[in-house]
Amino acid sequence: MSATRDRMVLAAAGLFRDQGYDGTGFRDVVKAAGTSQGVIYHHFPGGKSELGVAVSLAVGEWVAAGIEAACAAMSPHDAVSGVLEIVEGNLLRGQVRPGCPIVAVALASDDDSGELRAASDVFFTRVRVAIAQCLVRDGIDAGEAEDYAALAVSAAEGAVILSRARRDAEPFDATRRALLDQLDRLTRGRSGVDAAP
Amino acid sequence: MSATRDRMVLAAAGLFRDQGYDGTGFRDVVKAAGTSQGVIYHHFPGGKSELGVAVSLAVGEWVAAGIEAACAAMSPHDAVSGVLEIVEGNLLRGQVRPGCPIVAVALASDDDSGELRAASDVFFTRVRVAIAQCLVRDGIDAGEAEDYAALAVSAAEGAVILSRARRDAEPFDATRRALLDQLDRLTRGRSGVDAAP
DNA sequence: CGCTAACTAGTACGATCGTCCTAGTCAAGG
DNA sequence: CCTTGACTAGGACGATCGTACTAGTTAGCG
Repeated sequence: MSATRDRMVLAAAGLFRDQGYDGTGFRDVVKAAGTSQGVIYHHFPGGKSELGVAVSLAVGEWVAAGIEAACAAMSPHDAVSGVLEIVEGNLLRGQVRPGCPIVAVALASDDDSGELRAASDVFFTRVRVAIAQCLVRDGIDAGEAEDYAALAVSAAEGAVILSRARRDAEPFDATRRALLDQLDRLTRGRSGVDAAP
Repeated sequence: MSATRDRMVLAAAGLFRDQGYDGTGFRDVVKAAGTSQGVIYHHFPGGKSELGVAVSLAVGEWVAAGIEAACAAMSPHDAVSGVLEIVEGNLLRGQVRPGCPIVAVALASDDDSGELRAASDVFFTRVRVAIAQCLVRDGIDAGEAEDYAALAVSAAEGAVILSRARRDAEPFDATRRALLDQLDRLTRGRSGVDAAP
């Protein structure tokens, strides 16, 4: 694809994360990307919605691939812990208003066709599947693994919001501890009769 | 307080939940509340920000009081389960675009002073404390109780977003099962058995 | 070299945003 | 009765929104 288009998607992802989808105008995007307004209809004939979908798919592809790689390469605990540490690193990086661009797309107010919600759902589902497969591979019951994966994704996204509200990583920290604690309990009780007292 | 002001806050809460803070204009609020634009500066001299804070405080007071009552009156499992069922009931009530008005306030894009984030943080913290106290009263270690409370609030808010993206309660359902499963494990392991690594 | 197609730059338009102002309404006290 | 203060109704302002259009520039191929 065009390098200009890629710059726009990347810039939009950062702006969506900081200001939300509704709070970000096309003019902000073209300014941040260093282009001009005319490129919009060349690269995104569908307008702002198409940009939102492109952001969701591009960021989702990037993040989900990383999570899938982590889940495939290491134990569930290390994978979940590692991913959460990266997320927390972004929170602490001095970002004034941390957030998730895909959540921003999911919460867009002018999504009449539902394409923005659908695009963000693809990401959420993909991450859930990756985590669940990692747990199943480790010997955890499939149903419990899928429920835990949903919990992990929900909790991570929610914890980012709580930490943003407080301007502090403490809510994310507490959530991460509980999430890993739950994971350890699941791992210990895997394959039927290995349960701790 | 004025009944007109209360109507405005209530209407704004519903609009924030459905369309977000940025996606809701003052004109939408006055139309939904059945008033006119002039009331704004009488009731909310601080403008839209003050309305957002009022929504967060009013809804937060209402919801948090209910959660506190549930946590004080029943077992942790019943309290958490009951609250999550009410939330899920709202999801299934045919609401086209369910969400949380307090999350909407927390994600406002024009919150330069931080008052909107602060107001939403009050709610999140209050609910976390209520849940944690309920668990401690049931004999669970204080640190684990606080972490679980953070997990529960984060997961509930995140799960609402995931379900909204999918237009289906399945993500919320899965998250709720994992959350209650974790709670049961905590309850079962209380008074002594610690799972620290 | 010259032509063509792809891409970029900048501006213009109607709608809507938050904000603000000035009449109009109504109940209570002198 | 009339005045006064709290409140309501509705319109007007500049700014910005998403969208759309027309020039100007660049690259590739006969």
